Amino acid sequence: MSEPPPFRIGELSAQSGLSRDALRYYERLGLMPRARRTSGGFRLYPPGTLDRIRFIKQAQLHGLTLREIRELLGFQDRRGRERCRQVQNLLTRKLGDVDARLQQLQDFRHTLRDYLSQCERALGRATDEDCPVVRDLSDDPSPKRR
Amino acid sequence: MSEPPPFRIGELSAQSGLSRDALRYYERLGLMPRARRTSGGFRLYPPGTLDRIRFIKQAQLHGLTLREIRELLGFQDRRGRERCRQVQNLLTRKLGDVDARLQQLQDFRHTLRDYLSQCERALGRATDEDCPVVRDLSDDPSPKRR
DNA sequence: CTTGACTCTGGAGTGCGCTCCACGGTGGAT
DNA sequence: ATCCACCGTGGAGCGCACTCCAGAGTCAAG
Repeated sequence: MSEPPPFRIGELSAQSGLSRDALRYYERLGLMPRARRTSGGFRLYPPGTLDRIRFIKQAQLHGLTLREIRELLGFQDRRGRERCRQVQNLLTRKLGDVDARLQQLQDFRHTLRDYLSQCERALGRATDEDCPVVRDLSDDPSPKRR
Repeated sequence: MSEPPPFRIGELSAQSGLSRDALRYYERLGLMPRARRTSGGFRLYPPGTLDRIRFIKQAQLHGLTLREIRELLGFQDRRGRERCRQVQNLLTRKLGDVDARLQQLQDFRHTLRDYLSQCERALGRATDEDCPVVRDLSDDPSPKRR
C-alpha cells in the first residue's frame, strides 16, 4: 500500500555516482524528465530513475553523446506506434554502430597484443636494443640501419 | 636507391583525413615526433607517418585520451630494456581496459537488442499502446494504470 | 622575378560534459 | 524558534580536442 519513497537529489547522487550538478545538468538537457518538486522546489525522483541513469552511463561509455542518448530516449516524439517505429529505427541504427565498434575494438585488441608479444620477444633476447614497439611507432628518418 | 618522398602537411592532411591544425596540434602535444623542416620551416613528414596516425585514431576511437596515447608511444622515456618494460606494462594495462570495454560493449549490445525485440513485439500486437521502450525508460510517476 | 598556393606561429574561440560558486530558500530534528 | 545540512538557480570556469584567424614567410611554376 505504500508507494516507494521518492528521493532527493543528494540521495540519487549518492546512489548513482553522478554529482548533483550533473543530475541537474541532465535535466536541463532534457535527458531526464523534469522531476516533480516539493512545494519548496526540491526535486523528488521516483525510484526507477536509477535504471535510466544506468542506461545513460552505459550508452555514454560507448561513445554516444548526451544528445544522441536523449534522442534514443525519444522524449518529445510522437506517441504510440508511430513513436515505437521511430525508436525501432534508432535502435537498429545504434545497434549497427555498436557492432562496428565491437569489430574495431577487437582489431585494436589485436594491435595491442601484437605489440605486447614483440615486447616480450625483445626482452627475451636479452640484447640491449631499443623497444621494438617504440621503434615501430617513432619513425623519424634516423640512422635507418636495418 | 631513391628514398620515398617526404610530404608536407597539406599532403599528409589529405591522406590521413586529419586537418593541418590537428596535425600541428598533435606535434605540440608530443604525439608525433617534431617533424623535420625545410630551410624555410615547412614540415616534412616521412611516409611511415600514416601508420602512426592510424594507430592514434584507432586508440582514440576507443576512449584513450591523447595524453594516454602519447604515454603509450612513450617518447621521452628511458631507453633500451628499461623502456621496453615500461611499454610492456602500459600495454598490459591497456589491454585489460580494452577487454573490459569489450565486455561492456557486448552488454550494451544486449540491452539494445532487448529493447529492439520489445519494439517488434509491440508493433506485432497491433494495439495502439505506447512504445514499451519509451515507457520503460521514462518513468515519471504518471497515470500509472496498468 | 612575380605570382599564387601553400605553410609558419601564436593566440583566440568552440562545443562537450561537466564542476564550482555565490547567494538564497527549505525543512526535519531539537 | 532555531539550527544547519540540504537544495534551488544562474552563471562562470575548466579540460579536452580541436578549429579558426591574422600576419608573415616559403617555394615551385611560368
